Amino acid sequence: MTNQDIKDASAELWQNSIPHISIDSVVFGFLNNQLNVLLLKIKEEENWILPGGYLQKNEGIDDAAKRILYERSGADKIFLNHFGVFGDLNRSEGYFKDYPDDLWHKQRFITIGYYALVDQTQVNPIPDHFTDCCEWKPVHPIPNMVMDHEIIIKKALSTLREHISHKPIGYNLLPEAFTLPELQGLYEAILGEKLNRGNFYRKMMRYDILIKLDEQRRGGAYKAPDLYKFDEDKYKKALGGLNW
Amino acid sequence: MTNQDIKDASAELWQNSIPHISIDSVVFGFLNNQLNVLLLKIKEEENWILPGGYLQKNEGIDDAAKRILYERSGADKIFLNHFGVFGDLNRSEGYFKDYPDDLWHKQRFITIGYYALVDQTQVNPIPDHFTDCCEWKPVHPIPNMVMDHEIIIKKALSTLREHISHKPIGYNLLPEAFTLPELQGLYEAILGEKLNRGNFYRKMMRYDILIKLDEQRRGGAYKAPDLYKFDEDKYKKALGGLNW
DNA sequence: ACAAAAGTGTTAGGATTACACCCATGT
DNA sequence: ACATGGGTGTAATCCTAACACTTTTGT
Repeated sequence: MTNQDIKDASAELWQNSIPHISIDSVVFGFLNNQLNVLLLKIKEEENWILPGGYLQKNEGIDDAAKRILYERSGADKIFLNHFGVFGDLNRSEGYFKDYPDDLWHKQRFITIGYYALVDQTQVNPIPDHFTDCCEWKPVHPIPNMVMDHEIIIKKALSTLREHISHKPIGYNLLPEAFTLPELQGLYEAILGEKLNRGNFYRKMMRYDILIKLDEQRRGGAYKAPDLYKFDEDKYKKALGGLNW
Repeated sequence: MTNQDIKDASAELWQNSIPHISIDSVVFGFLNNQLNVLLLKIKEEENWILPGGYLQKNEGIDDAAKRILYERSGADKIFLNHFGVFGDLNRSEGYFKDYPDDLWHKQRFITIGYYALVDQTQVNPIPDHFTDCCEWKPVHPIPNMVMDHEIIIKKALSTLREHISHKPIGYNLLPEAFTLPELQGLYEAILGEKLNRGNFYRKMMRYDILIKLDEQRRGGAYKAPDLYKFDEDKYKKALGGLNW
């Protein structure tokens, strides 16, 4: 990334985006029984940063959040929910300090936080030419983050935990077909505690949002677990007001 | 409000405030066993509007919400919580359409929603020279509102209901001293349903946040009810992460 | 054979709900 | 006296947690 690159980007952003507002997403994925977050690393910067972007002049904020995530991950079937706004003074100070004052990135930003749940197996992180890398990192422990991004992740996680305890979850976080032990592992990863298998089984059955498929997951050791998918209609109904 | 007035205000706002961002507050008050919202009416406009304002360049968003509310109501001991962001396109279109395009108010705004709980007996609504009147209106039914302000109120109320069901409430909404039937009336007004008196009594005692005073509320018919105040420390602890 | 998966039974505890009773007390 | 407020008792219900037992089934 050259000095000129960033100045070009700045000019384009002033042209098309709404100033002072940014959108940052905490994107949760789930793989190998572990809860992960999608993080970026800016070139020449040692700390991690949340994937984010700006609101275009002709765009609603939910749409912007979706677009940004799509650009970054290729995922378009996304559960996205707003969970907070972060607008303290000086939250973005210090970065770009060597650049001219009219640089887009040097503005004061109020950032709108979304958390997203995606099927990690379907997502290919896409770095752009400002970012060194774009990676799934485990949620525990949270790596060193830029600015207030660690606080943002924590708030996102606590919001997610609240949702999970009285709404179903899993759609968009799991592949189309999944097993009950996998779903339980997801709950355990989010809540950070072991759950009782029998009780979990009954809880899911009571939700009445699962459809058992005719196949099993072959190839593992021991007994092949049954595969399920979500009943979209019932799932949506159970979700109530939340987006998805 | 003359044409010149609004142009002057516009110039001053461009100078001191961050563009495109507004803050709207849904201010709940409680009086005569009824839940009310503080609403404004703009001159020459027939629908009601939420009290709101703009974020100054040197100000955090929570601070701005507090300042705006203080300017409008004189209240400074306020329970304030963020509950959402409203950033659809065209949400503020149509107003000020006869004014020049560089008018502050004609921008596209993303509004940050706060809900507030105040002691209505301590608040004197303060209209400014843009507003005809500033009044407490009952929450049911919500009067005709400008733009998406009805949606904002509904979201605020549902957030408040969620909070009330697992956090204590009442401080900032009731006078310093209050009776249990008054507190119960507040809960009933927010939740929109009658509660059982005996169970409510025990629930409050279990919270362990009330201090019984030595006086009673005199002057009513029949038996004088006991007066209570909140135990600030225990109340704060029970609130957990919420502001107040 | 083994270990995981599936399905079910049971029990204890906690919280909530609904009623009901008794006493106290201003007007 | 009377209607409200204060305080308590209790039974029914629901949900959750904890544990245990059985059966099924790929490797």
